[in-house]
Amino acid sequence: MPKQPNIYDVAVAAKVSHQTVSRVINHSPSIKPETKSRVLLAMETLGYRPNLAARALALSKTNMLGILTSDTDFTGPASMAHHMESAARAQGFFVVTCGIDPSDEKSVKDGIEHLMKLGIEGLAVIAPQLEAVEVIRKMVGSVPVVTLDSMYRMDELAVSVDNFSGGSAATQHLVDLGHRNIVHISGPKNWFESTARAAGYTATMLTAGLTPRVIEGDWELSTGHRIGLEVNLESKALSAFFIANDRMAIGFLHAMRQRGISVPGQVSVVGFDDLEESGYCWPPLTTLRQDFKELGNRAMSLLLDEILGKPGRKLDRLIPDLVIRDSTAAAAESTGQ
Amino acid sequence: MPKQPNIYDVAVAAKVSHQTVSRVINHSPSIKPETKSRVLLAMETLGYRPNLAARALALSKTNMLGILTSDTDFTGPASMAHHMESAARAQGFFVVTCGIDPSDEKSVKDGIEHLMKLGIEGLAVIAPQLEAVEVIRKMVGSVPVVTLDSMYRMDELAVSVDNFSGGSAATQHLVDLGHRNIVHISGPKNWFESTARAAGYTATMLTAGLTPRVIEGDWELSTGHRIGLEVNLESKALSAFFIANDRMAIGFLHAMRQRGISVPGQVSVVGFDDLEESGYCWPPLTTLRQDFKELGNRAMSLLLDEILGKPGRKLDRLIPDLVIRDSTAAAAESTGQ
DNA sequence: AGGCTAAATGTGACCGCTAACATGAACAGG
DNA sequence: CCTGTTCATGTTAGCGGTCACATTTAGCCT
Repeated sequence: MPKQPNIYDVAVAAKVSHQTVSRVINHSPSIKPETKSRVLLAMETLGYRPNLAARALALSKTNMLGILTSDTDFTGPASMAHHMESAARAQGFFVVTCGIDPSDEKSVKDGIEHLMKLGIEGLAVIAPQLEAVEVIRKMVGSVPVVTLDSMYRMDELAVSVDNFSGGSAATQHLVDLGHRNIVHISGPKNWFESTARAAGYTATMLTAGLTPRVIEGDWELSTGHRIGLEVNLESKALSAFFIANDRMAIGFLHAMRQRGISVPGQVSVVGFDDLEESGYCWPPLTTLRQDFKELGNRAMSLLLDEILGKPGRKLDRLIPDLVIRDSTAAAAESTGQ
Repeated sequence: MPKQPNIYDVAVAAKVSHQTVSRVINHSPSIKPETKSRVLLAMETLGYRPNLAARALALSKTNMLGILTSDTDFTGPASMAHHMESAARAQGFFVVTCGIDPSDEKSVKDGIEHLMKLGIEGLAVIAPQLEAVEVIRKMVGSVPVVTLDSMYRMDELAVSVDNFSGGSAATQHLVDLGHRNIVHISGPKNWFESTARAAGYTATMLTAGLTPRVIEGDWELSTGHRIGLEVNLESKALSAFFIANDRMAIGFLHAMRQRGISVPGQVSVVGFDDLEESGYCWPPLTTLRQDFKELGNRAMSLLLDEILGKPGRKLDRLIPDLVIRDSTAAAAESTGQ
């Protein structure tokens, strides 16, 4: 295969110096239109493509961004990553993704090391566990890092969903419907989203003079299902569940159907995320919508502003919307209908 | 910020020449252990990190791979991309993803151009539309391309699910249960997966002496739902649907519930994909499982073999598994129960 | 026409790394 | 003790761009 042409080849073909070619590439203003078109023609005929490695070397600027994403196929992270990539590309940046297992410190470190070798100029982290974030911030040196829906600190770039207010809204909705015994099925304790949602739940329960009760889950569909099968619904007029994500909620609803318990007749259920499926399950799930696209876009915008030295805010917070569907209804008086 | 150290800095610190440092980096055999550890120490204390742009320039080898993925947040593509990335990283390659809208030729071209500028050494395409693939193969020159579950040709790298046999198995399952009027709700015509599944369906229907009938869908949940609401179930003892993906099937099941039509009592439904939710919808969906992880791994393995010059096969095909759940049952005699 | 300024283009060095070749030290055999 | 090998290391050039600066050309005024 014949080697790729470089600026010198183009220069010869266009009868100009290599620097002139470089000027054309970089849209330098002081170049005669006539020369410019001659160079452009030469580039076209030779099939010239600038070598980004060479440019990166000369400028010490790689135009690369990294996305560190947790090791799952959940739609949330995938969607955020996807939209971040689009936003970055629009600004001429390349996005290198790197999947990690956030519970394994070695995996996290290897992932970062991998990205740092590349010379990334910014990093987005979609790994919403408390531990991982600290490790990451230490390793990247002066590379800006934006976290998505994760650690929440005033001094760092972060876009997050206001999980506290989401948890609170979910709970308040159930309280408003007259429910008294509301149980929260949470995510794992070491996820920031999880603790914030639980905190919103707890605060709202206490404010309403109710007793919070939390069952720890792990985001998994199968776990929601299992808890749904096991939970004791006889003892004390248990009438509502706020479940920390839709996947567990979908599993939970399935368990209710299997047990012949009517939702929302006997039990009301609120989820969190608003997956597409949530509107089509049985019954359609009341939930809190997270706008992953918006989250991804804002995160990338924060990161790019930081890289390009624009001032701007460092924190951004999205409020999830309560989407009321059929899985919640007013509580029956004292005992179930 | 102090500039990143380079090999010369390390060389000075270790009192060797820069080339010796380079040799240590590249694990050259002829280096005295004593010298090597001295260099290693110097690198450690200076916090040296090799500059990949410089290496790429010197070697004309970027170690970059591209993934072109269609513009959706479906779990299939996300999962495949994710597993391809892991496999590539294990071999020291970097993966740059690029989301495109495969129905928009400009978007496809821009995406490829973006990746080609980087100097990718291989490309994986997860954009299962007929048109896109041809455009892509033309643009990449001699860069190897692997397609996932897409165009299927004997002369190119490709991993695909045997959609024909999947469509056939789904249909045969319904035929075996005694259904006579089986309708297929397909994906869009310009997707290869779509036409292959439909072909499997049609062939099996004809073999069984039945009349195929296809309604064209578009993969969307909402479309499955809409078709489910609109479809005429009275006229001719319509008793079974083979739906080209689980998302549409989930929407369809929802419509059946809303219309009070019992599944599988009156109508049997088979999907395709085996999403996690499919096992937890109502009723749990009979479907064909696609192993996205395996698909991603095999695709990357094919691509890397090609890049690294190993011989090996060029085509790989996975057979989807029929997963029988509760949404299918034997047909009632003549008219519905 | 001469002289001055601005616009357009050319020249050389350098970014950090590796390949190819050159050199030096250590050691063997005669 | 000298030469021929081998091993370990050093030296130089070049990958394909960009920058800083040098040079040429063009435009304008007097």
